[in-house]
Formats: sequence, C-alpha cells, structure tokens
Amino acid sequence: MAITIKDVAQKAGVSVATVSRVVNQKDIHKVGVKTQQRIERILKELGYYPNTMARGLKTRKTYNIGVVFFWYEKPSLSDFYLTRVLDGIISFISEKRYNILMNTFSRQIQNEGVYANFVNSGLVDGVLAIAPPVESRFYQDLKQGSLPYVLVNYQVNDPNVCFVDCLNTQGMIDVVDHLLSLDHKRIGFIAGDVNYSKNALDRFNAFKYILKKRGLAFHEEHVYFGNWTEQAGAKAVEVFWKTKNPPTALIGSTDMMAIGAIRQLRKQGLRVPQDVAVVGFDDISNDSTLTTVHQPAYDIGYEAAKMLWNQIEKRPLEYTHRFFPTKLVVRESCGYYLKNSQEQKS
Amino acid sequence: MAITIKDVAQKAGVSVATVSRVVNQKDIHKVGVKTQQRIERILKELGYYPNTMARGLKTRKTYNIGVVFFWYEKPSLSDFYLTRVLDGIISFISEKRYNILMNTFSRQIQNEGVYANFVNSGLVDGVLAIAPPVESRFYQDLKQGSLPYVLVNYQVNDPNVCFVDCLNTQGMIDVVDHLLSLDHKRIGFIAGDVNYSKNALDRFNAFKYILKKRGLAFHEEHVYFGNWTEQAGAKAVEVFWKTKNPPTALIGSTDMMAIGAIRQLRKQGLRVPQDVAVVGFDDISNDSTLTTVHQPAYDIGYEAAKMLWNQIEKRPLEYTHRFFPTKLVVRESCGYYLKNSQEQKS
DNA sequence: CTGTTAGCGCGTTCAC
DNA sequence: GTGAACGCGCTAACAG
Repeated sequence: MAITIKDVAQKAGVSVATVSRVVNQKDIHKVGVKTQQRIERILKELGYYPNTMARGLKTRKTYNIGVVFFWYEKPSLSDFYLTRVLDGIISFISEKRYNILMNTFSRQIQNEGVYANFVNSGLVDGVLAIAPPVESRFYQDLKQGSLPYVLVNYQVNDPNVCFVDCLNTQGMIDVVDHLLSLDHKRIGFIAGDVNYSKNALDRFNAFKYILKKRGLAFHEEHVYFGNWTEQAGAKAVEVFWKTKNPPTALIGSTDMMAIGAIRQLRKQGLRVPQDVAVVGFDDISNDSTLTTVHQPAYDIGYEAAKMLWNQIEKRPLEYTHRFFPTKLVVRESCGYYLKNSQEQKS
Repeated sequence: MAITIKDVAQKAGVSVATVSRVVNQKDIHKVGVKTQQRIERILKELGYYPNTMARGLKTRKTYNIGVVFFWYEKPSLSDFYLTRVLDGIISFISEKRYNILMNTFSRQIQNEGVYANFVNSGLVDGVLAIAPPVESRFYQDLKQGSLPYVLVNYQVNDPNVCFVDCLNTQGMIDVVDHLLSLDHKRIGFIAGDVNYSKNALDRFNAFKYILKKRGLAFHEEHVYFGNWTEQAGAKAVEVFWKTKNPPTALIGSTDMMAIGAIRQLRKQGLRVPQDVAVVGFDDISNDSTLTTVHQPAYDIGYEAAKMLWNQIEKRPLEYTHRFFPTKLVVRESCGYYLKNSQEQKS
C-alpha cells in the first residue's frame, strides 16, 4: 500500500491538516517554519505522493483533459493530420502541467452511453473532440454534460460553443482555381466519407460550389467517396478511368487519398503531372512533390487546447469560434512548374 | 452537480447499496427482479454515471494506463515512429476498454519528482514507457514504484522487467552489408543523440561493431550526432562535405535525419543515389524512394500494451522480453536498382 | 500556529 | 433481499 498523508502525519507527529498545508503550499505562512521543514523532510523520506483520485474527489479538479478522436475502420493516428493536431495540444497542455486522457471511438458504430460515460466520469476537467462524426451523438452528450469542451474541425452555429477549424471552403476554392489556371476542365474529386466527417462534407460542398460559380459542369461519375486511405485513392482512379472521358486533374480531399491516387495512376502507366494533375489537402505528407493545401494543424491543436484551458480555469474567452486560414502549397504534382518552364522555353 | 448514486437511491426508494449492486451487476441475483428493473429505469432516467474518482479510490482500479514518451526540444509525436507505436497501443487498449493517460517529458531536463508523481498518483493501473532516455531517472522511479510497467525500445538485463524492442543491431548490420555489397567503403553515420536514447546508442554501436567485423576503418569525422530532426540530417551533410574525402554513402539513424540529409545533398548539387547513397531507419516516411529499415512499430506497441495488460489483470506472462525482427526495405535511395539495371545493360 | 472533523462518491461487510 | 455504516485519501472549514 502506498504512503498516505496519514503516515506522514503520524511520523511527523502532526495532524494531516498540517501535512496537507505543506504539500499544497496553502496557508503555508501559518505553519511554523520548523514544522514545515520537518514535514518536508519526512515527505521525501517516505516518498509521499498525493493520491490524485482522493484529491480529485474532494477538489473536483483532475488536471486531466480528455482528448477524443474518431476512427473509421480501426483506431489510427497516422491516417490523419491528427498527429500534428495532437502535437499542438500536447505542447500547450504539458506546459500547463495537465495530463491528456485519450480515448477513441468508431465513426460508424455509435455506442450509446460510452461517450456519456467518458464525459461524466469525473476523470477529466474538459474535453477536446477532434473532428467528431457528422450529427454526432458524442457532441450531443458533450452538450448535455456540464464539462467545458472545444470542438476541433467541427463547426456549429451556436455562438456559445467553442470550436476551432480551418477555412476548408477557401482552401478548396484555391485548389480549383489553381487547376483552372492550368487549363483543367474535367476535375475528378476524391471525397472523404461525407456521412461521417464534417470536414469531408465541407470540402465536397466547396468543390461543387466553386465549380458552379466558375461555370463548370459537375460530373457525378468523377466523384468518389472514400475512407481517407491510400487504397481509397487508388480505387477512385480505377473507377474514374473506366469512364469515357477520364479527368485531367484529380483533387484528393486528403493527402493520403491523393497519394494513393498517384500510385495507382503510375501503375496504370500515367504520368503525374504530365498526363494527370493531382492535388491533395492537409499537407501531411513527407512526399515533397505533392501540391496540397496546408492547414496549420499544430496551431489548430494548440489554440483548441488554449480555449479549453481558458474555460477550465474560468478565464475570459477572447472568442468562441476560431478559424485558421489555409494555404495552397504549389509543388510538382499539379504541373505548375512544368508549364511555367515550358512557357519560358517557348 | 452531477447525479450521484445517492440521488438514484433516493428516487428509487432504496439504499445506495442496492443501487451499487445493480450498477456493477455484482451479487445481482440477490436483488429482487422488480427492484432491479425499477433501479435500471431510474438510472437511465436520471442519467447516472459512476464517478471514476470515487470508484477508483475504493477499488484501486482506474482502467487507465499511463503512456509516457520523451521529447527532445519540444513535445512532438510526428518526429518519431512513435505514432505507429501509439496506434498499436491504442488498438489493443481500446479493445479492453481502457483509457490512455498520456504524459510527456523532456529528454534533457529530468525534473525530479515529476515522474514519481505520475507513477504514484494512483491515476493509472500501469505504465508504458516509450523509449525512455538512457540511464533514465524515470525508469528508476518506475522500478521503485509498485505499478506494473513495460518498457518500449529500452532493454534491461533484469529478467523480471518487461520490455519490447526490435533487433536494432541486426537491422544496422543489414544496412551496412547492403551498402558494402554496393561497393561503398566510406560510410557516413548520422547518429541520434546517444546520451538520451538507448535506441540511438544501440544503432551506433552496431554500426561500429559491424564496420570492425568487416575490416573497415571507422572515421570519426564521418559521424555526426544529431537530434532526430531533418535539420540535423542536413547539418551532418554540411559537416561531412567539409572533410577531405566525403563519404560515398550515408546512414541516417532515423528516417527523418536521412531525409534531411537527402534534401541538403540535393541542395549542394549532389544526386541521390548516383553520387551518394542514403539509407534511413524506421520506415516512417511517405517518401517512397528511401531505402530503410522497417521495424514493426505497430506490433511493438500492440505487444507492449498486451504485456502490460497481462500484468495488470494478473494473467500469466508468456515472456518478459520480446524482440521483433527488422527488415531491410530496399528502395531507390541507395542505388541498388540503378546498379542492377546498369549491370543488365552492360 | 495547529488539530478536529465533515464530507467528496463509492463499494462492501455485516446485520437484519 | 435489503440497508446501515465504515473507510478509501484528501481538502477545507472551523475551532482553539
């Protein structure tokens, strides 16, 4: 059995209250200097560490924040830009000496009660929900609970609900305009699963919106709904290239899918970007040739953690909704430089 | 204030003991069927969720496992193969309905007490330490504490201490032999920080060992100690190419450093692999041209979690030390295919 | 300056 | 079948 405050008190010949004062440095000026020193010595000697459970039960404060993310087929951090969001969260949260209590749920199977259990267990001081599923039961439970929370990559209309997101729409507009500027008219779109991801939905909608606005036709057969994996990207290519007029350019709603598409294209003997231009979204790849949309995942995580922390510590919030701009990163996979150098030659 | 067991008891007109029996399905056969049903209804109605703190205080069980990893300059998941290890851990642990309590510490600054505090706080049922620093104070605290734990990528001689690792030495031997087979004699080595990483140390030692065994000279000036980042890889190239006879091949102790090296080489007008061969370690890159050593990070994480779980649940352990094999993945950056096709032509 | 004491919410023994 | 009561380890209000 671990050393308790009682053991320390006994050995020091004082009451637990006094030990508590020393441990927490609270009302410490009221404790005699010699007593304090003695207690501190015994604290070390015995190797006393406060039991967080007991303390939390009393103080209603755990110094844990819950971080929840959602997976599609199996739990995975690496499929998403999640890792960098987490980096941002960790960075902020560890500065403040909080722990992260991580939990993951399936996007598809929404187990009733499980979420609520996590939210109401009293184990965390607040919750960060990363890209929860569309129409999420999880969000409902969060809303009904009494814990502060911040949504990442999930926008809601309620001005009282905190969220952090990037401007997906603007990002997608930039992508399309970039491809248009390179004379692409038939653009294939590899979407994420719009039933389970708000992000995927927003990007897809933006695609349709801007196509219309620029007076271009939308081809149903050149849209593929994938599940964020490379395989999905590859599959999309297979499907598109069975149509009469395959696209001349592809947009992957995520980098992973764009990369999968590129692999498949090459497999089919097509060159990127000479034959087909490909653009991704997220900028998470180490593949330094992919043109993509950068979203500041780290900053998004950091900011979300900060917003949550402000709520937990009851500090004034500067804002409840926070948007980060995206940035088109032009590399080689779209043929921009190719075209440019050709033009220079001619 | 959240709903407590008391509220439920009151509303149901029973004692808390009875409610507790229903909630935990313990001694349930002793509870009257009608009483049980009524209580279950009210449980739902009121939205009761047990307070984990209170429960944990009583039962000494939290269903949390602590996962600790260590950072160099700033907390980061993406620099390492960590993400995939985490995936493995998450995968196993979430099946078992445990939560992950994540905490990160600096490799350089070893704050006394912080570790012990985490270990002894009673917040977790066990600890997974991922690649703790060499001669780690953290490991000491773990050892002194009473919690089960498993070390990942950290080998110790004690047969009672659980760890999971890969065969770094064999992996490095494969790398060197591969380069030798391609006629490289001057091999530059970009090491991790051997003072802070056991992995880095093992790999570096393996490099020296096999060099000697194969009768090759070890050149002090072609060793650079980096910090796992791309920048470090780039820096190594700068340093090596100031020497009289720069290497013809480079080994990055991690992929990140190998990638950084390649970038810098290209910047300096050198071609990879024609002028310089480069090999990495970890196989974490999306860059599909890097020859590297694959270690089954996911499996390592999964297995570590499993070993910990077995300890926590007091199941018999099949083994306490577990090694996974590495696999050399030959791609383009080392010139193997280049050489092969040339030979075919001639 | 220090100690006593009342709970925080829960599980569990022992009565009944 | 059910309930009363204790205690897990801690903080905080109050007493002295």
